[in-house]
Amino acid sequence: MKKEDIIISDDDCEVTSADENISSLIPKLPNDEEFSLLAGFFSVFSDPTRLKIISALSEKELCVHELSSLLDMKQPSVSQHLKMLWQARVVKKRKVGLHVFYRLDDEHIEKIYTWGYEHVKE
Amino acid sequence: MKKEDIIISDDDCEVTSADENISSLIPKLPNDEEFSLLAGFFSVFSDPTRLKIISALSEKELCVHELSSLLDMKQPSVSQHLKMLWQARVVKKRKVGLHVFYRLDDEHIEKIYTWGYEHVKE
DNA sequence: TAAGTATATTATTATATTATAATATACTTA
DNA sequence: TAAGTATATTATAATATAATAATATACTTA
Repeated sequence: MKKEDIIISDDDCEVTSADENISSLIPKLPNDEEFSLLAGFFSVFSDPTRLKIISALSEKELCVHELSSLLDMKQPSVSQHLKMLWQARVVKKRKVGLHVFYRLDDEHIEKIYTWGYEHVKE
Repeated sequence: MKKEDIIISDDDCEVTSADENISSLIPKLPNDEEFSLLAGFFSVFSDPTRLKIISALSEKELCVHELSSLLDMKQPSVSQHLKMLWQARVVKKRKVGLHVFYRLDDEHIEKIYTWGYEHVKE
């Protein structure tokens, strides 16, 4: 046991090596690929424009044109964000004539959004 | 009512203007500053390294040195991520001698993480 | 008080993300 | 089939983010 691995003990921790302490942890964690996938999923929530889309869609189904108008952004930008949201299965879409209407994929999405919002508002 | 605002009707939607349809929505949405804050909060979850930290801390409290060892990353990188996590109130910290131990801030954090994980695993 | 250790900060470089403009596609209808 | 409209894609420039190296800080103890 190397000297630099010693951890000062306190009420909760015994003197042990850092390597020993974390080695038991490693098998409990997801693998690197899963962390990357999950990071990609949350990155969809990490942009104000996409959150505004999510927030709006939590109220009602909307088409690209309406979202573009609501966000006051060019349509290609909105489509790009919607593509990300759709690929991450955050939104579903359906075509009606020339229009594509988007809505939230499931109630988990709204809960993640809402809890994040509550956390930030505290 | 401008011609380009007409929406083709279907089972769920009446013919109306896009502006009319979204104007009722606007007062229900958070303001731009709140969306930016929320985006900042979720951006903390949008990196595999930070998710691994969150995942590990959901199992047990760990110090910087242990996290650095677990992640196989330089200590300054880990500190930088921990700073982000702490500023977003995702983790709490406490000092014990020379060590700073980190743990998740509250159970909301773990739920947001877990729901994201479940969504991605589907 | 000087040396050692754990953690934090800063500067730099490489990479990723965003908004826009230009263009393409798909569909509708005259 | 040609024109018009809604949406999608691509290229580009500006900005943001991440990992590392170098350095600084805070604390402990000899």
